[in-house]
Amino acid sequence: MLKNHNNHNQFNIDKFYKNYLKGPRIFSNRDALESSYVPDTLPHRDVQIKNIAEKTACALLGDTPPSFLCYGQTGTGKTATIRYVSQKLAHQSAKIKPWWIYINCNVVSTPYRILAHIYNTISRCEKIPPTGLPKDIIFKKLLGLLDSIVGNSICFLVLDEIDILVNRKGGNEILYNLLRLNENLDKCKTSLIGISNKLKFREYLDPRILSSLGEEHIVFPSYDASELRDILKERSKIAFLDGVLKEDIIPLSAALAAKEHGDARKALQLLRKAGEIAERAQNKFVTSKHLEKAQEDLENDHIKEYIKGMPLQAQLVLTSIYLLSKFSPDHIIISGDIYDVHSEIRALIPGVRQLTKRRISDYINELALAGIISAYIKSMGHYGRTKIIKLDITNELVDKVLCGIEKIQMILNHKPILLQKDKVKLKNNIFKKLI
DNA sequence: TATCCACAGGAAATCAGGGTGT
DNA sequence: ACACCCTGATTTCCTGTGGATA
Repeated sequence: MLKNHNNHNQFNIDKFYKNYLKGPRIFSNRDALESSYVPDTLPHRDVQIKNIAEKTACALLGDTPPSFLCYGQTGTGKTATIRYVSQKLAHQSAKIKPWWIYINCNVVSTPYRILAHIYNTISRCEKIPPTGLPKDIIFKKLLGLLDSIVGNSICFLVLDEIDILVNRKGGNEILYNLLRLNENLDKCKTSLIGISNKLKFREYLDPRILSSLGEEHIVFPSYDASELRDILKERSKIAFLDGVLKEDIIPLSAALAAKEHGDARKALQLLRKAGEIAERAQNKFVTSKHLEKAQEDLENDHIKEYIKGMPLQAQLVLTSIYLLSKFSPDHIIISGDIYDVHSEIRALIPGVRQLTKRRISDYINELALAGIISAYIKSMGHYGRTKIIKLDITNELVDKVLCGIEKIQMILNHKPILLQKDKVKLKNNIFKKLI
C-alpha cells in the first residue's frame, strides 16, 4: 500500500508564494479566455450580429421585438453574440434600458424555477421561494412585477439550451406561456430568444410555439480552423503577455479544436490550460508540449468532474462495470451482469437501496451518452437480446476518480461473485463466439 | 420456420422531500 | 395541523424484438 510522505519536509507556503511572484509570468488577463468573456469584436459573426441587431432594433423605439431561435453547435458563439448585441443595444439607448434575463435551461431546469428565476432577477426586494407555491400564482405575480418594475421597457428572456427544456414534461407549456406574456401585459413588453445546439428539437415543439418563435432562425455555423485562429489571436492578445506563446501554439490549438466541429470554447480552454501548465512549471513560454498536456488534462478533467457529479447510484453502476472489466478484462459485459454486480455491491454500502433493471438500464444509457462507456444492442438468439457494454476510458482513470468517493472507495477491490460462477463463464464463452 | 430468451425502452404511477398559505 | 404545490428519483406495467436453436 502507498505510504504517506510523512518524512518529507512540510510544504512551505510562504516560500512558494514568493517564488511564484518572482517566477516568469504568462498571463496578463486570463479571464479573456473564459467563455463568459465578451470581447470587443467577434470575428466571423457579422452576419449573425447584423441579423440579431435588426430583430432587436425596434426595442429602441419601444416596440416589441420578435421572438426567435439561434442554432449552432457548442462553442459557435451563440451566447457570446447575444451578450455582445445586448451590450451594444444598452449603450445605444439612454431612455429605454432593456432588461436581459439569461436562463440556462440545463441549470434552471423546471417551469417553476424558470418563473421564479425571472421574478427574482427583476425583483429587488420580494423573492419567490425555491419551492412551494403553485405555478399560476407565480405567473400572475410575475405579470404584475413586469408591469411595475420593467414598466415601459422591454424584457428579453434568453433561454439557453432550450432543447433540454422542451424534452421535459411541462416544457412546452411554460414556453407557450412565456411566449404569450405580452397578451397579459399592459406596459411592459417581452421577447423570447431561444438558444439550442440541436436542430431537430423543433420536431418536439408544439406547433403554436413554433409559429410564435418565427419561421426563420439564426444559424451559427461551426468555425473552421482559420476562423478559430482569428479568434484565438484576438483573445490571446488580451490574455497572454507579449511573446509567451510560441509561434505555432495558436494554429495548433485551432487545428485541434477544428477537429471537434470547430468548438471555439474548447480552443480557448485549451489555450488557457496550456498557459496554466506552463505557469505551474515556471516556464517562460507556452510550447506545444504544454498544449499536448493540456488536451489530455482537459479531457480527463471533464470526465472526472462528470463522474464526481453523478448521483451515487449512477456511480455504483459505473463501479459495477469497472469491477467487471478490472477482474476479468476479457469478460463480455452485458446489462444483466451489471444489474447483478450492482445488486451485490450496493448491499455492501449502508443506506443504498436495490434498484430495478429498468432503472439500471437508464443509468447505462446515461453513461453511454456521456461517452464514458459504449453500448450497443445485440441479439444472442436463444440467449436473448441485450446490450454489450465496454468501458471507453481507462481503468486507471475510473479507479482514480472512484477512489475519491468515500462510500465507493472501500469496494474497489471487491471481486464480483458472478465472475466465479461456472455458468456465467460458460455463457460468456458462447457470447465470445457470437460476437 | 416457429419459438423463446433477456432484455430495451415508453408511459404513467408512486414516493419522499422540499416547501407554501390558511 | 392541514391541504396542497413542485420536483426528482424510482417503480410498475407494458409492448416490442433479433436471431440461434429445436
